[in-house]
Amino acid sequence: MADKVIILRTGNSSASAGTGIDYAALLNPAQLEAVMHDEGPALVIAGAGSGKTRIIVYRVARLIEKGVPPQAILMLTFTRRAAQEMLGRVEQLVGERCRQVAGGTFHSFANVMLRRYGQAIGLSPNFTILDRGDMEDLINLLRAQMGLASSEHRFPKKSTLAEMISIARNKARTLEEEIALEYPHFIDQTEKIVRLASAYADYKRSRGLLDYDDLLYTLAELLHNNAEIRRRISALHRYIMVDEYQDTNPIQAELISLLADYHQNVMAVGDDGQSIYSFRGADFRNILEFPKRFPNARIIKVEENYRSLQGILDLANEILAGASRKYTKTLFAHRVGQFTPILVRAQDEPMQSRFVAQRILELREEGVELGEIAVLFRSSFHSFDLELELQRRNIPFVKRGGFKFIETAHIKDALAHLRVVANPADMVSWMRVLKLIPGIGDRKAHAIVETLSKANDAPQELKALAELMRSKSHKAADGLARLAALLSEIRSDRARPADQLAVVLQYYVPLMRDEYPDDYPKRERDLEHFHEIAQRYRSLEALLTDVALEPPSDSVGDVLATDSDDELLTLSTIHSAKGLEWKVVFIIWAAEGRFPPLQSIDPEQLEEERRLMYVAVTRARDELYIVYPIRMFDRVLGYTLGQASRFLEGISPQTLMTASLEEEST
DNA sequence: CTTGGATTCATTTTT
DNA sequence: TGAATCCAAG
Repeated sequence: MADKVIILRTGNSSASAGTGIDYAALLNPAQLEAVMHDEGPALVIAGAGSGKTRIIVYRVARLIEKGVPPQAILMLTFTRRAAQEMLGRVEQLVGERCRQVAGGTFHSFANVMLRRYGQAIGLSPNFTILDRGDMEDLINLLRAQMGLASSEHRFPKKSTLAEMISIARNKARTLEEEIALEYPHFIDQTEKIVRLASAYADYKRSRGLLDYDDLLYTLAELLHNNAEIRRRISALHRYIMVDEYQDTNPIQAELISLLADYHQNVMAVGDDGQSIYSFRGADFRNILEFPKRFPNARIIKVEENYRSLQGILDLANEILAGASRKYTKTLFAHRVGQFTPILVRAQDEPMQSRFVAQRILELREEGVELGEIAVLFRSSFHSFDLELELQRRNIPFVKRGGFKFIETAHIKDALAHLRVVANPADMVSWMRVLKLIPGIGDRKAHAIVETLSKANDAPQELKALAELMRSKSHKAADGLARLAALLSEIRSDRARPADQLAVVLQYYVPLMRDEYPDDYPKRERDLEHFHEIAQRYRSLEALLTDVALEPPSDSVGDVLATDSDDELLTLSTIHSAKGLEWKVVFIIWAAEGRFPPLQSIDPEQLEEERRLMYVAVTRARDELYIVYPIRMFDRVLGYTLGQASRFLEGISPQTLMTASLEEEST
């Protein structure tokens, strides 16, 4: 506590302005202690379903009641959806005042802060965010430029390169260490990879581009080097709450320290049993480090479970009991009622899908709404077969996690046109746009981008180039002229992004039909859907930022008649189901080789897989069905006999009933 | 130089 | 199964 911060308190701190919530009556003692915690650091260790959200919601409500201005509270959560859900519940308690609570993911918060204060370290407020695909494309481009061409024997491909570079930063390692540790087979390429990585870093810096990791690192750098800004941000957000703390990585932990530097008011909420993001650099040991970073931290443990019936918790406890690292928590249920989870063995995948679909229809007959049901799986492709089955039976669903439709080639193509308008220095998007024109390949596109980077009026320059080509009767001349016309039209257009996109689509859709003669109708629907999304935005920058940071996840397969979320079944990866709950949960593909996947071999990874199963199981409130097929298709081995996931082996029959499906004859 | 066909290859989870 | 890369024809 070096400097003192003078804080202007608005509102009356003694009178409770709200309706007067009777916290003691609504919360158990451990929860109450957490909610009533005032100043100073606190760590809340809360088991699954023990009311983590509840604690955060009530604490926010209480702080606001106490007179803390809502904008002084900062909620860092894992997804924006989680933040919105929490704020929705706070709103029910204290009304609309809570709308001004700051919050979001680390990345989106960093984005806002950097646009506001980044100039102090020479960052333009118009920086562009690179998503993973952009990162890979740029790396590829630089690799070609540097002559580290693909003829190189065993040089890693772009996705691997991106992975190495990103993970190294997320785990706060050097690239050399990362290669030696995780990619020993590329160790003799280390020097080239490092050179490429630094070229990548230089390129981003010179063009005002930030990838996901840069958002966090640059904010840390800003806070670290600039005490004045650090003080301002810290004074603005005097109460910080971090959800899912077990999944923060070292750089995020560092950010929290910096943000809390002047007031130390951090409440971290987490559960070491639910750490499932180590592949992103998270380490559950972070949670143990918390008291070291904040020496006077108060530690509060919450174990009582409000979500699930005891039968479901018994299974969760048994799964975790099999872990090599023992957890001290044992969940016990607050609710009364009995249900024993069922392990269902299906003959093959179609049967698994039929069982799930059929049971869902039965549940609906029993009065369970679709919105109260979820199907969870380890990897997003596991649900493909089920998606077809659901479509056949007209069961509407949303799919969370996995491939975003924003990442499909046609959406990225359309997007690239908008991006070159927003940021003419965006070389990757230029390449993409140019190569769509028939007659322009890698070489020509490069040459044009080179010329454009020296010009200050891109459409004008393109027009000139088109003229030049026409005189040589080059076949790309017409296409290039059309592009020039398009760009000058939407650039001058001060209209909303949706209108700009509409113009782009007029130009792009004919090109797309030629490129994808087989399935362009489906792609056109995607583009229309994207156009609808664009309607919500008033500025192009905001649209592009959200696309990178909060990509709309509705997948192509959605049966989207209505937009009302509550009548849709949820399909989700377990990772994306984090923090959510449903009345009835199905877990599919609970088979060896799928869950855990084949490639999780080392003990650390397997431990994480086990925690993942624990997370999946504890999403259920009332009913839980775990399904796996015994006939599995493997591309190498053909059909093989599948076994239930090892995490379900040896569970006593009282805890997990087993059943197998009979072939129905219809 | 561009493009299309042939061949190979590896195959999680996310901001 | 599909995407990435290689190769040869136009």
